[in-house]
Amino acid sequence: MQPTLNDVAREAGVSSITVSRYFNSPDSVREATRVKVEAAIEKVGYVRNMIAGSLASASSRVIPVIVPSLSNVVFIDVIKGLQDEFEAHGYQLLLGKTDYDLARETQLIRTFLGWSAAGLVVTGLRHDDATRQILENWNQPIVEIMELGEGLDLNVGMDHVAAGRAMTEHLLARGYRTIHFAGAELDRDYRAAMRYAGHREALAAAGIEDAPLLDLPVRQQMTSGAQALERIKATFPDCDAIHFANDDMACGAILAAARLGVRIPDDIAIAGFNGLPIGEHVTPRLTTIVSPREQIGRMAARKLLARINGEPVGELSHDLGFTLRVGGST
Amino acid sequence: MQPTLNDVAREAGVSSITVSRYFNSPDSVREATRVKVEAAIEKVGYVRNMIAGSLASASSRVIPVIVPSLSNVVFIDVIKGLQDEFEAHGYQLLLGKTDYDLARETQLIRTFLGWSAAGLVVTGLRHDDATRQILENWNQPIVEIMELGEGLDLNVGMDHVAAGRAMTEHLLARGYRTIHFAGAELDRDYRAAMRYAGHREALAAAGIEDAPLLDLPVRQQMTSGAQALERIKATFPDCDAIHFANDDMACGAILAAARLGVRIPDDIAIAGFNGLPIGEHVTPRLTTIVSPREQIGRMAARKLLARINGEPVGELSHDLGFTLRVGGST
DNA sequence: TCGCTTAATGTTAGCGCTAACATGTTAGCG
DNA sequence: CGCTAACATGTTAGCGCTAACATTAAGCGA
Repeated sequence: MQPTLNDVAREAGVSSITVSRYFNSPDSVREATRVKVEAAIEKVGYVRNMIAGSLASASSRVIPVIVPSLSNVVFIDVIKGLQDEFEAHGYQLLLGKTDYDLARETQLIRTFLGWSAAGLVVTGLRHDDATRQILENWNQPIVEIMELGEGLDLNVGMDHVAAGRAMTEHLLARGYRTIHFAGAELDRDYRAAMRYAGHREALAAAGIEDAPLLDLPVRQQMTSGAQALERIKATFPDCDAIHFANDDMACGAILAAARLGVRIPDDIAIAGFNGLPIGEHVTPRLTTIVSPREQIGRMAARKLLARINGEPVGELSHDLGFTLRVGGST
Repeated sequence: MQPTLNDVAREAGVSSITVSRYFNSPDSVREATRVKVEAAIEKVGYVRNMIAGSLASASSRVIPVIVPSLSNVVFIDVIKGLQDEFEAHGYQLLLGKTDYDLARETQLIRTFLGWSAAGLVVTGLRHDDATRQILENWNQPIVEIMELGEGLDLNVGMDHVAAGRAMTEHLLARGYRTIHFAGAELDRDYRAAMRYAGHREALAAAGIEDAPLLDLPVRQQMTSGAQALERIKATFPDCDAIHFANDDMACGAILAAARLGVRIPDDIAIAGFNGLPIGEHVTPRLTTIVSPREQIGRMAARKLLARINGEPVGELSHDLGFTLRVGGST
């Protein structure tokens, strides 16, 4: 049996609430008492029972994080940012994955609320009615991450429409005119679809109404990219640029180009999205939009913790922006 | 205030323990009762309080997973495997990261034990004395993952020495004789150091006593790989193969080779480790060892869950092996 | 030294659930 | 129809901690 607060208290010759205070508000115990308590903790080998504490205080230092996928580097970086901040402040990250299924999201949230979570991080602004209803009645802070807009509570992300527009404006400025957009399962990856919307806006603003889209079934992203290049080259010989939904696909295309004898950017320009390291290592270097992934995680965690601690959080919606990184591929 | 079991019980006209049984051993409540309880749950909008349940039963459906890093794809794949299995069985994954610091590991484990965890997944077989002592006195199942050997309890992984040996044997079989090993911070990444040990064994078996090592400080893995190639090419012109500690470095080198005018494998052969997708997209394709990352996670979870449920787990130590994937780079 | 304020510690009750035991209820049999 | 076994449900107590209030000790100026 693990020793309890009472065991420590007996050993230290104080009451259990004093030991509890030693942990929860150390400033409220006298130096002499602190020393006694510390010695007792050491002696009996006490480990805090977080479960009991959470039950009594009706709040646990647990923060569920709900992401759609773990196969995607994007979310890994976000989780890293979140984890770093949470760990530094004594909070635990509880990981949930929806596989892009909104019903699954509802189910996960239900379960997580049963953990008396101190807050919640959830991906995206699109939710079930059920989820929305649960969360609206929940009075702990929530951060919706990745994109921007009218949300449930706090919101940290970037503007995907603007990112898509920025890239296409860049391509137009370089003189490309027949620009295809290539993605993988855009109905699922609706943030990529938002970038495609921005892409269309930029084309329309330049008087180009036709915005051809190649939406492939996702298998392995780099493979899809290679396939997209091949298919577009074969079917649309006058296409002069491909705006990919992400760097994996774009790099897959660049690497395939060498094998296919396609010159980049002379025969066709390639653009990506995310700013992954690999983009800097392919030849030519990939033109991409650097998304602030880890930063989103970090900022989301900070805002959430601030709200939990009753500190000011500033703007409810926080735009972390993006950077266009121009390589040789466009 | 959230509704409790009592609210459901009152609504259904049964006692609270019956509702508890509805959740924990559904087979022990009558069909008619089940229907009443379900209706009541729906009506009051009940959400289980896992905290209270865990306190009362002295065990929570939480499994802490301790990894050294989240920057490394390897662990992401492992986490994915674990997460999938846990989620399917109603267990929650609590994520901890040590940054390769054994003292941090001890601290994390201490905290996690306070969660009355049902089990524990921890990376590697090397631990603090403090960690070892805590875990030896803990009577819940533990899985140590990634490598093989004499462990605390269960163990799922692969033989890194054998993997290093296998790759170098392949290189020797191809006729390469002056083979350098290149890694990044091998003291920290001691599993890579084990592969280097296997590499040395293979060389020694072939009568080659000299096993040159380039151990770079880690920055970005692909960059380190490129740098390693450049440095070895400049300093050791007779080196005919580089055995890299991982695929990121190896691919960094392959991609840099094109820029540096180094022909692979004619001027120099390149080998990696992990079997990441990118290795299949570079030209020439990377020769590498495919590590069973997601499988390790999956199997670790299965064994742990089996042990938790009192089912047979089979062998304590489970070797998931590896595959040599030969590409054009060697 | 006294009386007062503030700091430090203690007492009591209860968070929401489940283990363990107790009781009631049903089905099956002679 | 009564008896028993097996099943279904209920009662009680308590998991280990903390909130809220109660009490005691310490500090300090006059």
